[in-house]
Amino acid sequence: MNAPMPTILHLVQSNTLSGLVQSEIERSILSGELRVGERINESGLATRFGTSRGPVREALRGLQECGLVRSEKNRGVFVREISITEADQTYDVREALDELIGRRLAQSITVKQLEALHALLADMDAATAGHDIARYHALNLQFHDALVEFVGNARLSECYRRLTKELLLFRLRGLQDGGGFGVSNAEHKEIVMAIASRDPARAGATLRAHAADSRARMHKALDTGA
Amino acid sequence: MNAPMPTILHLVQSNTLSGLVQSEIERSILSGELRVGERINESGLATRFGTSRGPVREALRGLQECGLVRSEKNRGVFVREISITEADQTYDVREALDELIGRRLAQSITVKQLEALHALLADMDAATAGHDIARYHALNLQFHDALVEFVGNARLSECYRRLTKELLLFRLRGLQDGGGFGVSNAEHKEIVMAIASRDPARAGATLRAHAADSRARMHKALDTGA
DNA sequence: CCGTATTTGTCCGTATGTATG
DNA sequence: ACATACATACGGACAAATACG
Repeated sequence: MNAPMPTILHLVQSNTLSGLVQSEIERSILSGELRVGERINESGLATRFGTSRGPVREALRGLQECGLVRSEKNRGVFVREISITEADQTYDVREALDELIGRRLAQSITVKQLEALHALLADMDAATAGHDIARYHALNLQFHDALVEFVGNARLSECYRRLTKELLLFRLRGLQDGGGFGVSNAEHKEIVMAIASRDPARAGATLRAHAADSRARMHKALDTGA
Repeated sequence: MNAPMPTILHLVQSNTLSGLVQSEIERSILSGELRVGERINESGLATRFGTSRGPVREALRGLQECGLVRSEKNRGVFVREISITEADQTYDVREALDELIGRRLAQSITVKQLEALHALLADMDAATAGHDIARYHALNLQFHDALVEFVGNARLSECYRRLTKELLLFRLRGLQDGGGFGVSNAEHKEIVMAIASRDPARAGATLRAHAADSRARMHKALDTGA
């Protein structure tokens, strides 16, 4: 389990030092290593990475624009804490984008892409059977990432990933997982079927419904758990 | 009437030096002062702003994440040039978000907000009558910015503004304005009416159609102009 | 309330890589 | 192809602001 891990979402463009630092800090945040609300120490990270503070500062500025950290003048940068209201708003946007994703995929999906999706479904089934919740979680992210990627719209991917990261950050805040574990796996199959039917309206509605259900699960978990 | 000035979209978070520098560079880009594709000279900007290169570098990193510039290792950062394909993809997302905006506004719009929109419509009429294309352009941005702001969804506003900036950048590339000048003013009135009717489906469809028309105007301008 | 320590904000110097004659 | 000039990438140091005792 040393592994480079299911490095959740690594697409931080560059081979420059500050780019690498940004990837690493992002990973630290999304993995929960840096707790939400916690202040981030520039010097600490710099020494930890063996660099000077310059690249760290640039990386943090990037993450700020990315929405993963917030910054207070002369006080430092903090891991951003997403409120329930903000998560709700994020879901609002995500539903709209998910519908778009579904509509587009129904028009453009290839057999090869469908095979990839089916493979992911099988993996998720296996994870569910084995009660490997961590793996299911990673696969769930991969599944939705694949969907948006298959659309072939870079702008859409960018927006969607940003929202995904924010929701991931929100889940770290509390203890509940809006994923719903095995529950959402059935929905995933419906999604793939709807896309395979090549009916844009149906695929769009199915994906939107999945996002809505995910939101509902979040609320339910909040009511019961918190 | 006196107007808050042409400062197109200033919401660049901070009072820190690098924040100010970022705002200024962004303004320079969006105003066309820095031409698309042009390489940005760090030292040049630093001396121009009377700062060192540190804040400039941080600002550029922020603008990179923001999508306004791209960076090549050991070569520098360049003002990003949006291709027609990318603009098209951006419109795809924008249409989806515009529909969301319309649906939400139909549910939540207040009389005070409607008054503000009507005031903007009047201003745009005046600009059209006076053939003040620059002012119409600014008001057009204000109008759509007001719409998304009235939804009260920060995440949505953020995504939408990002797309708007990209499309603005695209228009700077060529010479055509996808705004359509007076043509789109009639559509703006339809939008406000649809929202005032408090029918989510109608408002959503109207706003989506407006975005689609804007995209169509862009293509038409490209076919004839370029 | 004041002094000290830590951290951030900024600046400058050096090395490395790229473009040009 | 080589050498020169220039810009970026990074590291280190100083000053200001904040937090703590």
